[in-house]
Amino acid sequence: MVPARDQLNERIGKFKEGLKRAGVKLTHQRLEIFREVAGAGDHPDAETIFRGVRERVPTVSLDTVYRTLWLLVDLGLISTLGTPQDRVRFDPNMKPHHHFVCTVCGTTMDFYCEDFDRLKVPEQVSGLGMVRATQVEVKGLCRRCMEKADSIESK
Amino acid sequence: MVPARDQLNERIGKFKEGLKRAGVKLTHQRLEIFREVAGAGDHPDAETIFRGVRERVPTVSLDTVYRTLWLLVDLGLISTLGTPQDRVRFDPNMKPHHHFVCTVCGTTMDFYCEDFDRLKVPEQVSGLGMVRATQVEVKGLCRRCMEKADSIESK
DNA sequence: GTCAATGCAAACTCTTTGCAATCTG
DNA sequence: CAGATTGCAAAGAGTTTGCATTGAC
Repeated sequence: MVPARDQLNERIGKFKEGLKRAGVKLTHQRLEIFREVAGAGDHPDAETIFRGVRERVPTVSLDTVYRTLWLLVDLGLISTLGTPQDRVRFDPNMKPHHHFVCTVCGTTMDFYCEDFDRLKVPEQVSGLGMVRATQVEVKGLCRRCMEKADSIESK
Repeated sequence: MVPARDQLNERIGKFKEGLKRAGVKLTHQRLEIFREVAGAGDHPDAETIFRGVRERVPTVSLDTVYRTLWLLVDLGLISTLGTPQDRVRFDPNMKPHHHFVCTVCGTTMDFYCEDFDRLKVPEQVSGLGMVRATQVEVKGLCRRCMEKADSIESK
């Protein structure tokens, strides 16, 4: 699952370009933090990234890691898993259903679709583990955030 | 999005049955906490549930809400959004891809499937907001957790 | 040289835990 | 009535912030 060398280099190229375009400084720490995320096969948390980076840059601090990661998210160079992950949220709906997730505010709404309930999972996935259920996550902008965005633009 | 009265009653029935089957006591607090989650149209967090319950049971404490919610998750009466939500995790992969999520340990692995990249979202979803992308989340048991489960069973 | 970025430490938020008092079955 | 459950308060994670120092452009 670890990305190939050329894929890693491609990501690093986009990273440098992204920083430059945003007029943001390319520091040693930022490069190493990005290298750590981009080179990871799984989806590491801040602490894990911190530990990895610290082996190469012993003076790096955890808050810089956090600041950098959120900067990268803002610049669209990486993303976070799930919603703009805040806190644990609970779902009382135990029937098969799917989610519409607003990428701005994190609001998640259920919807039903029988076709989605029985998607055929590609073969390669069987190698990853035992499949129990599939759920489709539709990402987008909810109505409220759309209206908010409109009103800002029209100003 | 708020569940209809009969759906709510159905959920409460299952809740009482679930508690009894698990040999767990049905307390006033548990009932009201469940009623609050089950009656919510969105996916509330613990704090929101707490505020709602407190209007009816002013002495309820936030820790009881947490304990009850996790109990309900353990009993399979509700679920949590996303992974067994721990901390923020980052994803360097900005190409269209899908996730295999282990419901036990939370490990999330990428996989690619062009069919999944262009799923037709049902019409009802357009009412919820503007769709940007769809991502399939396949839930199951990863290999490591499967092996672990096997070794426990065979003891 | 200037201003953004870092490291430190301290604050903050969300969540969990230990324990005596309380309530359910 | 016994043992699970609660409420309180305090601790514990994970994450964020203010500020003086450092370093990129």
